[in-house]
Amino acid sequence: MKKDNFNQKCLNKLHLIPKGMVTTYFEIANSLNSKGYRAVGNAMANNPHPITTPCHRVVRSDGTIGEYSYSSGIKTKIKLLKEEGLLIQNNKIINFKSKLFKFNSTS
DNA sequence: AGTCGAGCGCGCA
DNA sequence: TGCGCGCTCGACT
Repeated sequence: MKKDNFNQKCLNKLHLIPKGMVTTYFEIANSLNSKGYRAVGNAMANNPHPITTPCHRVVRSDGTIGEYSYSSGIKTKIKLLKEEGLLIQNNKIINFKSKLFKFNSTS
């Protein structure tokens, strides 16, 4: 299905994120040359492989965790991010800006 | 500074 | 066929 292009691209981008780093839906959507920020989040929610797809490394533009539908919810997402070396407090990433990973979009 | 609405792309009813 | 969603930004108040 070619319609998976967007969806697949979003997931593919996640694989580019190194461990200990995070990105935002905005960066992904922007990297895809699209304005479907919501579509990106939706792609994560409907990702075909939530395990192979580090969707937990994707957070909101404010550094907040946002939501998570995979395991126990945000709890697991935070835990995973913490395990990756990120500082999270009150469901929000502390050094988010320092760990924010950006894609090579015509830098 | 805070609140509201619009916009994207796919999935499901 | 139509609406909602793991969102974001811009504009108005």
